[in-house]
Amino acid sequence: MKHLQTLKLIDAVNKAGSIRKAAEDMNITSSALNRRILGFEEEFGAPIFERLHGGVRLNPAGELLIEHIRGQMADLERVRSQVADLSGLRRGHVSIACSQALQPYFMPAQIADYRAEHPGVSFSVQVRDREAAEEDLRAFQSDLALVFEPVHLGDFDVLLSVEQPVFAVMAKDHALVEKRDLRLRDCLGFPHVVPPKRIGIRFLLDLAVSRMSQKLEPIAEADSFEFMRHYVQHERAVGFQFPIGLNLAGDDRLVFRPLRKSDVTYGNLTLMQMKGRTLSVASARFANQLAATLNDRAGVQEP
Amino acid sequence: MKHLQTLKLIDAVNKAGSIRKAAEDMNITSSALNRRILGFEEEFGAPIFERLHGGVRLNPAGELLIEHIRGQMADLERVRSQVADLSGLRRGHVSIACSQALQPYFMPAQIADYRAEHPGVSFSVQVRDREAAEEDLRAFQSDLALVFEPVHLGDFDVLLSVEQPVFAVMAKDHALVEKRDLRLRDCLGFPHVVPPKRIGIRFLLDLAVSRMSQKLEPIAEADSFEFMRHYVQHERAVGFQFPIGLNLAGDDRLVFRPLRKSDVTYGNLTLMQMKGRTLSVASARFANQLAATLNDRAGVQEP
DNA sequence: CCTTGTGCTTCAAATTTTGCAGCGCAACTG
DNA sequence: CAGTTGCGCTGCAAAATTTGAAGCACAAGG
Repeated sequence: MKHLQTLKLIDAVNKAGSIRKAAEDMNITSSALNRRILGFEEEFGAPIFERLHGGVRLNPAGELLIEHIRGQMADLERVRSQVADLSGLRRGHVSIACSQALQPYFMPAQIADYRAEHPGVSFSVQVRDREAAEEDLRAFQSDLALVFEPVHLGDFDVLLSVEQPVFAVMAKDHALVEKRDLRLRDCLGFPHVVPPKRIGIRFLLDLAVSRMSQKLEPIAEADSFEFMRHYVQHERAVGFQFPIGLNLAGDDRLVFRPLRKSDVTYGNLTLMQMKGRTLSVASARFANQLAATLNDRAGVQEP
Repeated sequence: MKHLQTLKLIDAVNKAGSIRKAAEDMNITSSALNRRILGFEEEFGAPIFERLHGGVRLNPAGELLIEHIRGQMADLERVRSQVADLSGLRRGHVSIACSQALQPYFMPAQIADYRAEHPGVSFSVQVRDREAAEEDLRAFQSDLALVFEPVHLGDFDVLLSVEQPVFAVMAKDHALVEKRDLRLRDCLGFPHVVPPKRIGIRFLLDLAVSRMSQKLEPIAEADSFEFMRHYVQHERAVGFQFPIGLNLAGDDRLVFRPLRKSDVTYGNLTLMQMKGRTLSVASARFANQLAATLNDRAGVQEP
């Protein structure tokens, strides 16, 4: 809080017992701090520190003042706390519809982060494909939607959109693991598992093969990424997933390899809300957090 | 005081109702003021103004904040006053809201007495009915309030409360002058002048007549006791006033007679301050003086 | 007598704040 | 329905303020 800076500095000087020490504590120069003290004493109308050899000490006026300062800070905290309560930052509920890929790692971590700061806020997380998520927004059944490749962008406010490459998922001992630069064509040469058409990643795959001579010939079409991840360990098959749904840090049975952007267009992970709607404080904040995290990550994840 | 500048500006915006008007009042540009407000809201963590067509208004968070601001400024003043006191300067300012009845005799005498000892202290005296006086205390616009029959006692600290009988006021040659033991019923038989409902004495009169068969049928309802005192010299009417507002020692045109306590309840002249607030040295001393004087007088004035 | 640590000062550089002008918006007004 | 008014807000350059680096005088301790 800026307007309390001088008061905080006075407090620091009081605690440190000398201006130079306090200056170090507060990461400013002693000259700057000294001048702030002098300036304050001037406008206050009386000195508040006794200068003695080896440091300073509060004089009676300073004692009176420091008490005021502490009371003031405490009272401001009280006000902020009350405001936080009444603005619904602390209490509230966030309802979000999001892709399956976000369920294992991303959403749990995000929600835990948020709740660490605001334990009074509760969450509903709905797994929805892109079309269903939009329906949820329209019906006001979810405040937010975070999905890949949304369908009807026009009806919603896009809070953020980041690109995610499509990754091939395979067993650790798969033949393709050796390839540095993985092409879609290579994958399709092996048995592959893909999601149904309503899922964003399938949309991108369909788009990709439509530009190629080859065709998608899945040995299995499955709703569940979980199914896919386990299946590729049984048969030497290939699956597909966005990195946000993968534990890139390390998986002892699976290997993930990004596909070229020129082969398969990057997916757009998009955070949306109903057009023009004003979200609750908790939802808005959570949306901000998501946006910040995704923006930070965007650069890192690009292969 | 520099570190309070932003807070003062917020207060100004609140009072003016628009940023541009407030900017003019405070002699800065609206753009500068606007950015300070925005900056403050950001570091505060929540908006404090609602923006509406034609201006701004405090939102609930802002209301909370403005109360904090006022308390803070008042408290800083107190600290400065205490500091001035311990440095032997004995300067200061006392701001008091009080009933009209105290204006002609009581307050001037009290203030003159105080200033005889402490010539460095200045005064603001606000004429306020009982409700308005309490508003002043709440807004930290007055340090003290001295009024009859306060309304919301719970919100304030009562420093003193003394009873005052209601007196009838009439011309020296009025028929009622002869009566030793004056009843309210007698007065109501004559044309009478009463104050409006927000004034304490009217409250007592209304209470009294509600227990009687007779009714209050004032020929004039007037804000000003001055008006009443002069009017009763023109028509043979009766007015009402507390003794503290009368020159009991002698008036060559008017006569004052107390009404029975059983007819009209005594009024409570009450000295109050904002609950929990620590007053400046000057205000606290002046309050002490008032309390002492009123306590001394209490016995004397009872009829 | 020198070293150490203090508060304080000087002056240019860095940072912040301000004023000006103008934009877009909503509500009046003729 | 065009025109005006008053509002909050913003980009940008100028002005004002604050800062940092260096150094001074002073007092205490070895």
